[in-house]
Amino acid sequence: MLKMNVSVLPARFSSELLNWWLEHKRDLPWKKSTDPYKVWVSEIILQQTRVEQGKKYFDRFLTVFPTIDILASAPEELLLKTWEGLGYYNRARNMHFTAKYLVEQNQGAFPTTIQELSQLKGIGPYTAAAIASFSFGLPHPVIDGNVLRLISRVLGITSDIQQPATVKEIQQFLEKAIEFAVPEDFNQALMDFGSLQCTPGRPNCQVCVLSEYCRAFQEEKTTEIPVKKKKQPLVKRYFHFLDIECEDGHTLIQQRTSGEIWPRLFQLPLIETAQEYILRKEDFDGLMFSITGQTTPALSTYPLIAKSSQVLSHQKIYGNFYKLKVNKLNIIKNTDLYLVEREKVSKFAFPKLVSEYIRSNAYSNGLSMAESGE
DNA sequence: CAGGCGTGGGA
DNA sequence: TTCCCAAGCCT
Repeated sequence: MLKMNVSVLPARFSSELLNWWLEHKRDLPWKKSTDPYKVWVSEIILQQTRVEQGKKYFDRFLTVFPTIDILASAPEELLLKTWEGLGYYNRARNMHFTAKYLVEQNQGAFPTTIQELSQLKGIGPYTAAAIASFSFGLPHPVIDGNVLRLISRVLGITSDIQQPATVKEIQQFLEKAIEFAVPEDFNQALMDFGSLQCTPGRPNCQVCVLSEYCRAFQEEKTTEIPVKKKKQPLVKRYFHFLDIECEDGHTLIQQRTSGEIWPRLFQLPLIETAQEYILRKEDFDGLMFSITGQTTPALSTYPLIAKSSQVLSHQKIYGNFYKLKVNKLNIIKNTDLYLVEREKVSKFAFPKLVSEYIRSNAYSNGLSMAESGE
């Protein structure tokens, strides 16, 4: 097969892309408004998140926090509860910080240049370009995973797309191309094309309007581009959660620290072990709370009532849940532990691993794994 | 700046 | 099962 030395011009790329988009553009909930608050909310939610999952959270978020003022004055607890299950929880905390900052410093208004937008916490190059174009019509190209894949294929870029120099090369091409179109249309077209046509797995290049100009297609490198470094194997961690049922209807929950997975989310009191291991009596010594008048189980045995696991982006968590029934519960030091009514536990935000357990029969009825059929 | 940060879906 | 990766950002 004759290999052509193709090189698509920015103007031609822009023209073909927009023609395709007029017939294929997606109709998504957050496209109905150019209000920077709503654009911001949608873009933060959609960071590393699939469109289908993001839709639910977008509606929920705007129902609970319809304006930036309401968001700014909301308790963090409510924000995290609204975010529960979406992951990457620092996104929510950064939004809270930025909402408070803008309300206090700028009457709740967003700045209107990409430079100022980029300085806000939680807003990086992608989100700044998205708000600048979708809300203010400014010609800044968005560069996300879709766009990196699309452009690296079109230009036949074989260097690692995670390298800043590679991103810069792609950005320079896009900054020329966006000049030939309406910026917000160009950006939306880029992402729609990347998501619908120039897919990661096996793109259908037979129907692609860019294939004539696409270097990866012409050189039969579609499956090799984009080039990306393989990720490290997951670190395994073993978490032991204590489900403490006190006779007076209280239980203990614990707030996680920042700078770790699930920052500031809640969990059942946790003991972590370095290896796979079943907790014994000695393992409870030195805890920051005391369990007195323990009835069942006997002190020598602590029954494992449920097991589960969850894969995170860099770790695999093995969760073991232990049921302890006690007469009385005291917190003996001022710690990250909270004594709460068992029925109000669901008001707090938990990682999926824990919230699943709390919704299960093991938590509500004390049924063991065998009894609950898991 | 390389590594850390969730969850869900598809191949 | 295992792997990839999805509208990224922070440190």
